[in-house]
Amino acid sequence: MSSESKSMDQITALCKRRGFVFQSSQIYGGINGFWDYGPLGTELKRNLKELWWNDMVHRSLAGPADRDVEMVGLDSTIIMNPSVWVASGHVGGFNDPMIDCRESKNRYRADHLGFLGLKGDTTGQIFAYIDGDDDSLAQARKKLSKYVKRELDDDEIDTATIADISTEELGITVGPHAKQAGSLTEPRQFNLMFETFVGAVRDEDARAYLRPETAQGIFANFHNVLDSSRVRVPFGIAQIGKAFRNEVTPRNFTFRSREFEQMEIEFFIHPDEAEQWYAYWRDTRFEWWKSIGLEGDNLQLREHDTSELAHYAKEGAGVCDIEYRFPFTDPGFGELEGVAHRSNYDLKAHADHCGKGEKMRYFDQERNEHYFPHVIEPSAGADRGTLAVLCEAYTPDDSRASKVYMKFDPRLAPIKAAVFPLVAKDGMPEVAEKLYRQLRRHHVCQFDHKQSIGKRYARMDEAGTPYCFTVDGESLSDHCVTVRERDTQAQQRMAIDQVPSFLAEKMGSEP
RNA sequence: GCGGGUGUAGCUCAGUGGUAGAGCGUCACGUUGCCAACGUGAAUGUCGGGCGUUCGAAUCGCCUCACCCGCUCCA
Repeated sequence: MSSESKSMDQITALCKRRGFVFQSSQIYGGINGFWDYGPLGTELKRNLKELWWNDMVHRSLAGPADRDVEMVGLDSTIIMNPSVWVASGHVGGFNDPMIDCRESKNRYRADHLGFLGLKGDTTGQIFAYIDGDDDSLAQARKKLSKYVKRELDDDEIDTATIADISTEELGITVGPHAKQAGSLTEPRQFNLMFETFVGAVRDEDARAYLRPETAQGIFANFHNVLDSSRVRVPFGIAQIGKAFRNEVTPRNFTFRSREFEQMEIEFFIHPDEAEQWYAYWRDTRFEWWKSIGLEGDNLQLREHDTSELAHYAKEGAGVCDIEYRFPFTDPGFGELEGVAHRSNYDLKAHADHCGKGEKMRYFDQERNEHYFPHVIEPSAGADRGTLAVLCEAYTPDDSRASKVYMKFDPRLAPIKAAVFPLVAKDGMPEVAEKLYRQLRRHHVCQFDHKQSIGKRYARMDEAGTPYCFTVDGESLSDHCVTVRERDTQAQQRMAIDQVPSFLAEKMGSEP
């Protein structure tokens, strides 16, 4: 089904009603950019992350040239030595306060603005100009002269920088491209990193950051892993963990959240093999998303143009996004995962900043060569993946009681099976509960004997439970139950003792 | 950040200055023999929040928060 016929409002409502996703701190009015997972959503997201971990780290992946892909895991901290973020380029380059002009819609770096005013006058207008731009300065002087209605000598004019300008003064300031006073906003920090302070004393030395990506924890631990795990290039380090970005505009449900979870791999390679491994990971990751049920037109692979490449990937083998057509992006797409050749930018940056330099190079025994390995980075969003799965699974169906069902891949389904007595009497509950207890040892299951059978099926449809087993009056004598399949609503009778192996097979696991 | 819209029960919504409502869902009991059946009953509200106007505010004003849409932004 195309996403046009699915409404995000309806999906959001179901997420709340059935306990997939709640707004964070909802009883206090919520908080912009933060979302919680309820009981079903938690299971769903865990299943997604576990599939990723199993498929990428635990199970053997056949790499290029029929070599098994070597992969190990890592769990690094959210708060790291702030130097990490200096080295990575996250501090510094993106830390400049910006001022917007509401009138002219221009945006200025605050430290690039100069301010002119009549000496001694604290109530008149102030005129801003762009520092170093003579035209802009001349214009500001002209505007000031016009305002005081006479020509001014240099020593009658006060000049100031943003540091000297108070909020009140900004309120009477005319922007460089504006006519009216008061159109400039307060200087705003555009650094997307969350800050915190480590230790009880809140001084500048204690400043630290919540990581904006899990990747740097991997780079910072590259040598630890190398020295402790007998891995050799090419190999990968995988990590799942929270990351934090102070997004300017959180939007679209959980899609752009300020706190989110990443599933990242940094795959370390010799530079000569970059193209081969880039292509490998691009295709492997694309196929993985397909394998969990995002097949069809709603999933696409998009190679980036060179113009949109990040600073660390300008001259690499390539960057691509794996994108999903969400109802709120339709007909466009939203990014689920980026696969990037990050060159050796990060390893080199950390080697430089920690002071060890060339000594941090990797020694390749086979090639008898010292070098900084390049990386291919498949970086996926766990929350975005979960959201895509929710959107894809959402299937309106007027013919059934619930009017909608969640068509999850059985491996992702929060509840794998439900067991019902057809009627809560005549020994049926006892038989059903016994089966339930047996299935529960290996699968997340539910037992429900309340209300009508139709209502119970309907509830399981909305939870996306793929199979329901119903014990009826005959079950006591023929030792069979009816299995009801979520997607087709088809029913089939089978022996009770066949149920565990049936379910195990459907879940793709050993019984 | 800018502009527009919305906010009342778990969900969908009615309620334009005078007692806080409906449908669905939830729960209990009875009934029920395969798809939200039926009957009876029950619980559930900071009317997003604060301040104000008023004898009286879900309703009017101001501020604020959240969500949605369009711009902007997204290393």
